[in-house]
Amino acid sequence: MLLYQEIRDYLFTLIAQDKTLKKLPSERELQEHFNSTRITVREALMRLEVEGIIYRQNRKGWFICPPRLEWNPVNKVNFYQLAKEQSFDANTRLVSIDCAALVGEKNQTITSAFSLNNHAEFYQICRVRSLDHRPVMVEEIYCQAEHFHGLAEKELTGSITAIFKDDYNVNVTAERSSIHVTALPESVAKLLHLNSGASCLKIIRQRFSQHKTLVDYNIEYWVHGAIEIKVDSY
Amino acid sequence: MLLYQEIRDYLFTLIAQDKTLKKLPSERELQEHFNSTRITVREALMRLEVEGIIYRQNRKGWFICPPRLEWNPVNKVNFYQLAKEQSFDANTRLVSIDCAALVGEKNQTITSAFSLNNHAEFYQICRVRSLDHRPVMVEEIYCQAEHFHGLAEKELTGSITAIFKDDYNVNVTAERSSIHVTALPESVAKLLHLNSGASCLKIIRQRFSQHKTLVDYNIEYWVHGAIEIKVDSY
DNA sequence: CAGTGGTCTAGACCACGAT
DNA sequence: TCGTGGTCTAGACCACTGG
Repeated sequence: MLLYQEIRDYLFTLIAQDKTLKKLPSERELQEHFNSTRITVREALMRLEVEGIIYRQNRKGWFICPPRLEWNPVNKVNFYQLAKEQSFDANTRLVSIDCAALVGEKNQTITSAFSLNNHAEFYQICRVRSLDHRPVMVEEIYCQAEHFHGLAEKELTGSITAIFKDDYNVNVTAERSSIHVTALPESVAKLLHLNSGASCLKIIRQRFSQHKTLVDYNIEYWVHGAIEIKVDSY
Repeated sequence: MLLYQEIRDYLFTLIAQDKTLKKLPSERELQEHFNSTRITVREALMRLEVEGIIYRQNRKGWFICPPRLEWNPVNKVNFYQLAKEQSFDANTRLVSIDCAALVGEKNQTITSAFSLNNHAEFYQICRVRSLDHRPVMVEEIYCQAEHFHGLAEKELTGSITAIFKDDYNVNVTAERSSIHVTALPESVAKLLHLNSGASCLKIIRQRFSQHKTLVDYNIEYWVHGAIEIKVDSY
């Protein structure tokens, strides 16, 4: 039996047995307990991290993942309602809203999704969403400035879809999502108080109006271990 | 700038610049190139692994991930058709088929999904699917033995859905999928020639017949970096 | 056989968090 | 200030792959 496997199994059992446990012993305590080194202890911890059982907060320690939020990308349910149904305390923090043209190679994808050139101005909204005071998702929203004058003055911690509908008469009627696994980029990790390089689900959503035009382009980074996707089809 | 970040960026550029590159330099070569240690080099490699850019084959080296298969869990398209549309060479290998009662705690979930007790017999099929000769998915299929007599004698490398329909007159009409990120279990990793602990997408699919009864229970492990999920909704 | 990654030891210094 | 994780060094032996 490999040593890091033994440590992993020990911690796994520890977590399974004590449902009230929130935080793991420190790396140095574990090192001593197993007469080993930090490298080996960390190997075990990183396995559990990939499994979505624990996560780390930068220099604070290793914590046990609470239950996941179940999310159906097909149902257009809003975040608060979904969280409430599953007994989570949901919260949204507006990080920034800017209005500018999109430059740079990365943004090229976005402007061309709107079939626009580099001069078009976009609102860029960045928000952090939390469940039970744990930040679990960072969202970047891009939409055309000319269609949403005054958006920056709205209350942007709730449903953007509702604002589009009520204040601008734009209905989101269709949506295309693309989902894959990747690592948290540095900037996103910082907002989540996590380490860059942690595994995450990146969801790109393009939402379309009743006129079939692209309303907004969203990039969501979900903390690995905080979400479970459910899809029904008939 | 952190050293492992530098190494990561160096490799990232290397991969971006040479699209024909299949395999990375060895860990010891990189260690020498950067005047560093294997631990640090491996830190960089593991970041790229989490990002889904490279993967490793047990003791063979680090390889660059080919393009991902785009998959829509809502469309009931079969694997070969999907692969062909995206110019992949698809293949399925039957690993095992058994017929037995399901015992053990892990299997409890499965029997109860069928609303059956521990004595009910199930066919258990295990298959490995490859794209362009790279194993990318392990699939475990469970279905009630009494409904599919003689299943073990069928050709099981193609579409199971087609066999259900053509040979047993059972049509899959609805499906419920649950998707989350986790680590490859040891047994699955071995079948994929990968290391246990690598990040993967675990997809659990429950498929229902025209009579609303559960036809089969599938567990799929997709190699991280081999799949991208696309969902449309209206 | 030589070369690869897999695992492990025994340290070190640093930045940041909690107090 | 002290404890935490974050990063890094400089080795070691082993199991397995490939020629």
